[in-house]
Amino acid sequence: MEAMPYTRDNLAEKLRAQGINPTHQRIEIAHALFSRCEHLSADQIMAIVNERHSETSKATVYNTLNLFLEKKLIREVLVDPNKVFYDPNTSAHYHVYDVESGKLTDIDAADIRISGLPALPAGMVTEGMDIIIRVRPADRAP
Amino acid sequence: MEAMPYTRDNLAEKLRAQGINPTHQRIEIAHALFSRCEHLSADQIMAIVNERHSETSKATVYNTLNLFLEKKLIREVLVDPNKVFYDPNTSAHYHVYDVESGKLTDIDAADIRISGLPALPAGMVTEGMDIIIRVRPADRAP
DNA sequence: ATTTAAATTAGACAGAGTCCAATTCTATTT
DNA sequence: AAATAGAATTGGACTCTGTCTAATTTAAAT
Repeated sequence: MEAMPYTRDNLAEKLRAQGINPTHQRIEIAHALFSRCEHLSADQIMAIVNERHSETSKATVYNTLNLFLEKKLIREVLVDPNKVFYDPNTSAHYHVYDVESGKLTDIDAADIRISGLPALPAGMVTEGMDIIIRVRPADRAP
Repeated sequence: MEAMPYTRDNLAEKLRAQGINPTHQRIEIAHALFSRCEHLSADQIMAIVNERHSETSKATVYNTLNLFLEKKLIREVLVDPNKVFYDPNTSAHYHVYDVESGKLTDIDAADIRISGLPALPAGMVTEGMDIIIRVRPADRAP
């Protein structure tokens, strides 16, 4: 895979490749996520996109994130019961979550081996697997 | 470990063992979870506890669930962005989540081996690990 | 230019969960 | 048994995340 800078033009292309009409707002939202390559919540994304002056509504932020999810451009990460994080990294990977600071980091799935998983129920297929390792600073009382 | 029926008396003892004052409401909430041994959401628990006539308030349900969590009597399961499930099974285990039906089932962790995990950042300790395998019926379009 | 469909919007709404001040319960002391 | 003190419970207001709707704007296609 080639390293490609996330210019707005490249992002428009990326959206078109998934059959998404690359509107102004969608490109800005994609840019917020992909250029940072971080895990962001919906309200963080909205704040970034509207930094200068308000241009994108809450409804559009949610519409767009859900659209990106459907088209598998991004992933949802559920680590905090209060809010969903959106993850622009769709390659196979897992997460380490610092429960003290809320910091979320990726672990590449490439060298992880899991054995002993039971067979799936008949007629079921795997859609994905999430692994979250919850950690905390050793000196802090649990 | 001995199989012990979840009578209200046994549950009161179980709560006391964790330093929890076993009030009426707490015992009923514990009973809802442990006797069923299912994954329930807060509103399901509230409905069960108040089946006959309302006796336990929403505030108490949440207070109690958070208390049980702190004392590690139960676990939180985050599979659905809309609601938290509470899991009375605290032995090591993971989850299979049917994204079509919402059904959540346990996998015993005993025979699962995971290798290749990176070392934790210095000064960090693991608090827990969640594994969620998302599945769907093979015949349904993704 | 006109038409049509798609996208965006503000703001009302819904549901999960928290907070708070007032009340009730429970345990302990007398 | 009565008095007291601390803990637990309560209703209801509140916050926050996310959805819905009807109206408007934008963009694309003829």
